[in-house]
Amino acid sequence: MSKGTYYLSTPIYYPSSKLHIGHTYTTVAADVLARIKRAQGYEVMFMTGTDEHGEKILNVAKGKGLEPKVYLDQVVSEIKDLWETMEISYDHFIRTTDEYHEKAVQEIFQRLYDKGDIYKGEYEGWYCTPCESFWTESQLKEGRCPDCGREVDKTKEETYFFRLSKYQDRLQKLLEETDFLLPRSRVNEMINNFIKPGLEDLSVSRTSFDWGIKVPFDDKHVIYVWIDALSNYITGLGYPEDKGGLYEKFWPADVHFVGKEIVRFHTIIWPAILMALDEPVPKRVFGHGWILLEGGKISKSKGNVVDPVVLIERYGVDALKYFLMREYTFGQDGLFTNEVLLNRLNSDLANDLGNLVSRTIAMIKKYNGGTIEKSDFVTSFDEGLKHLGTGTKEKVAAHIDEMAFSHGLEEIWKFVARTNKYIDETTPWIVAKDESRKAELRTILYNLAESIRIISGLINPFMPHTAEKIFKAFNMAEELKEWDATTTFGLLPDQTRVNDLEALFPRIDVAEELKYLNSLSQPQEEKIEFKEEVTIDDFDRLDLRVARIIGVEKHPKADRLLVIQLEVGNTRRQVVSGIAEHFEPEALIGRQVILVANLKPVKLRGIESQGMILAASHDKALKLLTADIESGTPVT
RNA sequence: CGCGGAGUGGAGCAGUGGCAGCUCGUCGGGCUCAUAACCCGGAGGUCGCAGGUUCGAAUCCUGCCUCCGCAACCA
Repeated sequence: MSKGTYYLSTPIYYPSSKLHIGHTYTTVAADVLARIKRAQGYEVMFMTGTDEHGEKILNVAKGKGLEPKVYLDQVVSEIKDLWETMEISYDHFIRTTDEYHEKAVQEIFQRLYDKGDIYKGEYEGWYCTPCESFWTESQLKEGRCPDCGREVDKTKEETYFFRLSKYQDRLQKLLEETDFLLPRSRVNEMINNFIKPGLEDLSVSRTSFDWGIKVPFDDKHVIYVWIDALSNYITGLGYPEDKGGLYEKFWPADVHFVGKEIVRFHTIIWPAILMALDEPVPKRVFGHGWILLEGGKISKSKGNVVDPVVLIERYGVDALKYFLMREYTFGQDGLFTNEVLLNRLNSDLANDLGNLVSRTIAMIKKYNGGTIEKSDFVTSFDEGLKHLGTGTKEKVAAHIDEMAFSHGLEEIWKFVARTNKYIDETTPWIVAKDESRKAELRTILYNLAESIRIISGLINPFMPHTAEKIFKAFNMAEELKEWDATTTFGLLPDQTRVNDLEALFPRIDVAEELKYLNSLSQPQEEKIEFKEEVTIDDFDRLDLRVARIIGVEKHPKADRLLVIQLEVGNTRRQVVSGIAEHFEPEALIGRQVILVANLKPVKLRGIESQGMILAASHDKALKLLTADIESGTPVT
């Protein structure tokens, strides 16, 4: 009895580096939703995949000395392994290098071209040679370079454009008048930043690299990421070839999950492409927040403690999933620290849930020979317990429909706490001492077992692995495991045998564990990959000189730049350097640094830079290379 | 005046017009079935600041302060 269909997706990830906890976050959320929708009787299509074209992939592969496809196959298989470990129940994994996708993208491009929504044009603009800057017509100031005020030259590059501007009004309506984009707070950002200033037609092809899908009628060009990647959501359903099949069934998508950094592409470019194709737009795009590490957003150099694989190895898949879904408000940013993680796991999983299951099973064995028995006795606490338990499913479902995963789990944990409390209220250890209260004892133990059965059904979409362990411990028949079975109290049959169960979530010694985790993140060294070999002649082309800093001021138009005056022997140089975050201007005066003296001068935010100062940086630290010797001395 | 987000008890957060809430921590008590866990109670907040709207504001409006992210930029 299908309630209809439900199509949801994660973004397709760009495999230029390892996946981190942020990717895991999106994917776990999508998985939870998929599982709940399936449990509710929907026919679900859950899609994820990888975005495999573009210059960066090409470079990364080259850097490793691999053909792009070889590199990609390797990374994709790692990603699939991770999803398998995490029991991510995707229905389809799309790769943009899949043949059917490439063909479909070409077909889409062709259709848009035939329709006139893609046209060949020139990336036309104005080039200021001294500034090495490219300006559009509208950026010019009185026909001159807005930075230096000099003459500019007209320049062109051939490209194909998509008529994004044509859909401006429809997009604005879509964003402002519907719940297409959630959370609502992100709508302003889109309207103010992109719609209001006016949409410009979008360049959708490139001639500067060739790792991509060729424009079908012009093989000098490859199709750029917009059309290639975004269209995965429909090509994965067989569009346009097999429009009558999965596409007909599942499109438009019920929700695309995306991180906030790619909201723009999904709520402006993607719907416009669909409008141009005369296809419906997705029902909803949800832009979730980021998990931030102490001191900023996720970065590779922060160490591998936030490598999901490490966390899974130590605490288990379900613990990680629970943490991600419980700790953070899905629409907003949240802070990750090891301590937050460990405390959450201990208090909710080990203390509340794990211990509840463990003490219940222990009592059933100790007081009733390992068997659950029904009895007619009713304690005065039963009603409250049953009422809360059987009402929880609806509350959870309502929160999940709002993508409030955290609140959903919170509801379940209210019932976990209620069940723990029931033990204190009914004091089975006292009742057990009195042979005449046998019926009462049976009722208490039965109700505890039954409450745990309901809990296991409710956590199943979030933590399938843990749910399964509990199912087994209570020898539950299939129909007792179902989502809908959580609204009925009293389904466990009389005389059910209970099996031993090892601790679901062993309590973690936080202090010890923190020490361990911190030790992991310290010596984390990335494998050094050296650049291509050069000859002594190549090196000789650089003119490195010792230079003395004689004046420093902040760049008036850029936060991170300093304008530095140097004395090189008896000449003077001005260099603009991106070190403003590391030094106070006064502190630099008098220092002797190494200057690349024959670097072609460029303008940076309007100020000429005649060279480059050498520095080494690691994480947040940055040190200048210095030499305590006469200024002007060549470095060899 | 580039754009956006945030500021709520010691910490982390929820809460968009109606008695200020959750988790952790802390203090006190209970219990001993259990993974030193569970249960009860207490302390702790001028909800960034100032003004306004309203019978009523953490919530709406205006201004300001602080922090963060994006963009720009990093030769």
